[in-house]
Amino acid sequence: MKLWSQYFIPTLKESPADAEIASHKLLVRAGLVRKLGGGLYTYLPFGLRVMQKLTQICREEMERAGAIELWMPHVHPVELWEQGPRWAAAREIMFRADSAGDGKRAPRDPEFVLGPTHEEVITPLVKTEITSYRDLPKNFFQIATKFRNEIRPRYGLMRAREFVMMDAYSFDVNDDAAVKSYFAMKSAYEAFFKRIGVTAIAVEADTGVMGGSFSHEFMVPAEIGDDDVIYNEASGYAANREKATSALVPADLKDAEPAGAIEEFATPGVVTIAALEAAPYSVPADRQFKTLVFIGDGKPFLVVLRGCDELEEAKLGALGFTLFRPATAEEIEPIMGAKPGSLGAVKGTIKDAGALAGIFADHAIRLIGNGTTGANKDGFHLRNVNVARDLAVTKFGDFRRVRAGEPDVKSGEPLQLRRGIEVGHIFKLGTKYSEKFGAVYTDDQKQTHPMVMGCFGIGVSRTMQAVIEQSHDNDGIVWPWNAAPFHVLICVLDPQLPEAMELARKLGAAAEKAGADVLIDDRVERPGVKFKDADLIGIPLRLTVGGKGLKEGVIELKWRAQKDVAKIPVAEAEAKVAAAVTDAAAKAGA
RNA sequence: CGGGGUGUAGCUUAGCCUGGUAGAGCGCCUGCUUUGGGAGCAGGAGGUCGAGAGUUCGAAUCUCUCCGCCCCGACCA
Repeated sequence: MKLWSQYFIPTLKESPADAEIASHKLLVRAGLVRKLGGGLYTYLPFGLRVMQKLTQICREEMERAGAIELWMPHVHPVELWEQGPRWAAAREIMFRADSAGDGKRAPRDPEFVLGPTHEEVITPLVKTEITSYRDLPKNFFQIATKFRNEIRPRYGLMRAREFVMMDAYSFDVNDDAAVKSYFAMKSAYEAFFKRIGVTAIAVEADTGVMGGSFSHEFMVPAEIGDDDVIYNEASGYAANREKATSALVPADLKDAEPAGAIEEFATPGVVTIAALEAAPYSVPADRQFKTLVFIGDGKPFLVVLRGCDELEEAKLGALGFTLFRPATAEEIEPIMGAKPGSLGAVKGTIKDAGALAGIFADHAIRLIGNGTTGANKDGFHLRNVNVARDLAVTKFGDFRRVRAGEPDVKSGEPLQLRRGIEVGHIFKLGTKYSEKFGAVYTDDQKQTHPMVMGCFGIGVSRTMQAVIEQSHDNDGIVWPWNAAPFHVLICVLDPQLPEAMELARKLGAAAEKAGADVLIDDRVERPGVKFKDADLIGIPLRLTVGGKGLKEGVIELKWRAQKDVAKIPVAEAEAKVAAAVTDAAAKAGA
């Protein structure tokens, strides 16, 4: 039982100027966090309590799924990362942690970095400690701070430079066992989000810099989310837009016959899809080939799409380059023979075709059949370009960004799109890290194999904000029971009356006995202030004890999520409050 | 990294265009009144106007540089 007057909940009447979205404003207004700098936040006592609720539930669900808690350093020797498979790709978002020195000498090369995740730490640990199939499977997790120097921190805790994450790492003897571990964790995630009262949907996702074979993201639907989810309710298909595919190109599509010989035509000044769509050329975007030049691990390659399609850059990850980026105009001309805007992938027109690491075409260009593309000669395009006959395609693949309305692969029904906040991500990693770090085991046939890994993350601090984003109204936060910093708030309107405070303590004790965390608002403030603050901080169950009510012999009971107020005779109050607490906890699955 | 915006008291901000040395609301302190949905009155404390340089008799205001914060974009030819 805590007394508000002895505690610390600095609420604000007005929203901070630097907060844009509801959950960010409420985090600050309700006294959960304060900003130190961009993407850096202090968790005030009230916010910390929520974090502790979330981490404890998370811990319980992880342990129920068989994972074992440990704690790893946040400061990592840089050698570990240099040895790992993703240093080149990850270092840009990593903080270095060298000695500040004496201020007189130039800084040395970094010897330490701050951990953005812990594959590079856990894998070497497991390598040295586990060598037999008898000791597998194992799944280790921690709930700790992560450091990522985000290019652009946003929306309070939503994308922070320092944040709290549950990260787990599974080690199995083979692929089948790893898949089992993966789905055990998927179930644990679902249980966790359900318990804390958050709607989070598992969607298929891209593996990104983490690598690995397949993965799911857990998304909280919200307008302000960072990610687009493509889904179809009926078929159950759901995927991050980066990963999503559609049945736009029919499986039985036949390649179009050539429509005639290729013709070159002059297009002075035309360097965009839109310009070629306009008169006098009037080539619709879905009849144009768009040719993009990228540099992958130092070598150029081409991507060919329909003019009307967008490249989904994440899908280029399937090509196997460690690092890739768009080529600059200066790089493009010597390779292609023309400036951007007049590029094409027609056989024989590329100036230095031998320099290319490949020409990768999106399946959807087959829908064009015969179309128009750049001639690799400034100011000229080619028409009657036939996909099968004329394009020097190394490999077809799925590189375009799916749009809402396209047919679902599973059902053929139109796909829909909505925004989401990514609160968790699970990966089946495979042997990428175990091979690199030599995490192998010996089987019962005396054979050694690399362990098959999975890795799993929940952004706990981000989840706290997602809860608020999903559960608030105009007056403030509406905490789900299990995420709430306190379950019961007792507003004592006349704290100077000894009998009022005495009753409040009795009710508090009864609620605590029923399993609730209780906060008593004993501040010497006007009732209006207390009610406004009560709504703002969003404690699920509010009891009001006041001199007026005491004269009538009643207290009031009100749920934050509901409008109506129940008056309860003082004589029955303790029992009723205890019953309400028990009931709410049961409903919430506490 | 590029673009846009912004920086004035603990918080929210006016003033800046058109230079004359800073004002309000909230919060805080004192007193009186009030007491069931962010009270009223009276008095008070609190500001190197983000930092530095420049122009000027004089700069919160104009110019330049730097820094912080917020938003958009991340390159689609």
